[in-house]
Amino acid sequence: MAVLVSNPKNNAPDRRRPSSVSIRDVAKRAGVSIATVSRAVNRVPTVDPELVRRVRKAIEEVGYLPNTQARALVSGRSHLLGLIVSEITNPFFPELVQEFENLATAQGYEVLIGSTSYDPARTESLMRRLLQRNVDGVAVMTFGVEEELVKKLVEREFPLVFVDAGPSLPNIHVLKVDYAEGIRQGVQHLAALGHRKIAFISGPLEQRSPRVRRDAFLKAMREIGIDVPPEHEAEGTHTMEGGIVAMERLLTQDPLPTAVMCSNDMTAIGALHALYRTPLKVPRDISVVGFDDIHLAQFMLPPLTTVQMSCKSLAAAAVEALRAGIEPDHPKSSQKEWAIPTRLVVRQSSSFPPDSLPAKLKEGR
Amino acid sequence: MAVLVSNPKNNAPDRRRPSSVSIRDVAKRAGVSIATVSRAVNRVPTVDPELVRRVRKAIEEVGYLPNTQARALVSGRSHLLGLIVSEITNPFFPELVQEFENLATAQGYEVLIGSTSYDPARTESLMRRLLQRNVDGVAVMTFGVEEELVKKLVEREFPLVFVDAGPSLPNIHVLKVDYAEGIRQGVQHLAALGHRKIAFISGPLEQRSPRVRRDAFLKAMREIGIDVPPEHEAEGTHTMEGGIVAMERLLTQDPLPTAVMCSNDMTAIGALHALYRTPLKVPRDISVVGFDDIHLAQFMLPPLTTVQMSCKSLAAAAVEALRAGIEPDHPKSSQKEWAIPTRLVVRQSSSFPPDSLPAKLKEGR
DNA sequence: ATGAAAGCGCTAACAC
DNA sequence: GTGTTAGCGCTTTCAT
Repeated sequence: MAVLVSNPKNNAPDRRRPSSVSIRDVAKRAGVSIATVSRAVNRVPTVDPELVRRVRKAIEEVGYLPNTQARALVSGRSHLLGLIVSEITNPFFPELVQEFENLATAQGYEVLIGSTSYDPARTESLMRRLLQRNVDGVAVMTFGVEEELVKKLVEREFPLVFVDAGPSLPNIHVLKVDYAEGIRQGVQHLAALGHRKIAFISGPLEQRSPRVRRDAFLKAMREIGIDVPPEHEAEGTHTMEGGIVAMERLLTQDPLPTAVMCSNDMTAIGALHALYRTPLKVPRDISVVGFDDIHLAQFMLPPLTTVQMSCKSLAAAAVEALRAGIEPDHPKSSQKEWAIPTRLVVRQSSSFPPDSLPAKLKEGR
Repeated sequence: MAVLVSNPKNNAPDRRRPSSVSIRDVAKRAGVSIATVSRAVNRVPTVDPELVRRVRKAIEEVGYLPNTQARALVSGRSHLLGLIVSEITNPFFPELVQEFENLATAQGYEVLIGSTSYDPARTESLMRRLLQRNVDGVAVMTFGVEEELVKKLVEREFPLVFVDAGPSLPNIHVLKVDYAEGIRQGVQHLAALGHRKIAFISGPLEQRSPRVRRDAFLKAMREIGIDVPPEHEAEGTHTMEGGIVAMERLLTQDPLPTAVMCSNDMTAIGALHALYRTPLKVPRDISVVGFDDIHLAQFMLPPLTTVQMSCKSLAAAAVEALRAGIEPDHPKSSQKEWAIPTRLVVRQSSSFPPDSLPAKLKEGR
């Protein structure tokens, strides 16, 4: 069983990997043409079943694996999907990546992943590399993609999906997260418990998505007739560290808020940590609400009340949107906007404000 | 500026993406042959600088991006690296992925990622797909790869890296994590504080790596003359949930351990959670030590004492090992084993055992 | 139903 | 120093 055949031409070391068996080896072995092998592999129905059998056997014997690159080269489709996230170490993203990958591979795609660390230059180069790899489409779950490049791609009808509308170009697939509804539910939950002094820890406000969340919060507060004083708005970084710092800042305010909504769960977790170091108890003295509902949220102490943004929906919509743009006869090829639902998940980090009537009643029992 | 050229042959819709500009377009525009363009792009030194300039200009004008697939097809190298992890939602892995990706892209490689969820069938199919994609090498950071396949690949000299030695085959690159040293340091740290009743929460013992860690623990205990009673060994799952359950089981034992070492940080975090729900205080009544030193560890309450396994070293060694196997004149192409150091990071989840002499002295002051 | 041959975009001999 | 050409492994006409 000669696995390696030495280079016939000269004795210089062959730099290439011992080229794995090709379609020709199978054809030879099965005593058919390479075209027949190709057809058999691709299940073209008109092939003689007997030949199919022989081909299958030969494939088995020589251990043939079709070369995707060659396939892609001729078919023009790579069955590769690009997935750009901002920061894979932010626990929200692995969950998203996992879902995305599951769905994509189930559809016969492979996923080329890249994280940008919020760096536009990296994002840019990443995009270029993905294009050179001939990805069939890209899901952009971050920001800072140069508008020019996007415009060109859109013109070429290159399938692209953004979250929360990146560049406001027509003809782009957009995953519209329903921040308004989720955050409104959070605010109303707190208000219903009796909170009026509700603070907000935002994400980095130079980014679009954190701004949208902040605005949704302010709007929800206005709806119930509460003005948020500026000292009850703190800017975080969407990390635990940022949450700690922002919470500490809020703790120096007078009056103290009785509840804090956070722009994402990592921030909320940071806030919980900051509070643990004070005499204040959550939720007795102060309530904390997060956003995202990452896996970790339910394991916090106390388990975090948070607004769930469905990872599954996000990933599913992203994959579907890309397929709609890639596959010519996909049913939803004209749909451009995809709604991502959000909903409040009440756990134990939120309760009545201190000294509130219901709380006293409760204690009185 | 005609971006789209309609199909000349018939009026059926062209299924292929409007083929992005190719090397021929550049050649035409620059008035040179495609070979010259290729040479210019690949910085072959013998090209007339003037022509290089013209080619560059043409590339700019037509927006040319070399097609990696075609390149890979002819050069036999895809500049793709496969990275197989078991569970991307386990916080240890994103950190690893991030590092790996950074290093790989810095070297001109792209990363094709896959997570197996510990499912051998998935691992198998993932491996196949990676091979079909012609990845130049694969780093396997999980287990359950069919030995047969691995054997075949090794015979073909396909670059493969395993952690902790997967199949015990010769001629495989292995990342040897120094569990013994790290865990010994952990045990000695606890013993030095006065602990004798040290329990261990392992990972799922049907997997290799958890077994190795458990054995390292038992060995370290034996070294200091302590026998670990079976009721002080609990099997976890390397998840928070598993840590909680295992810790609860340990809490029913008599005598209670005064310290618990955990097979990974997620387990330790679970253990902390279980303890928070009891009157026992960490580290006053019981010490907890983790393993991995994930980012989260330092943010626990109290911050987790843990054995650091350097993510950076792991990723760096993996990339280097693969490159050694891929690139013909890589300096370390003969090195087969790569040592991954570990070291104890003492934080605040470990202290004297309750009622120990030093603790009493301390209180007495 | 099957095979021969063209060609996907590129690199690397080989000529000039 | 530059152009011509033969493939890389595959799919897909086009004959047969």
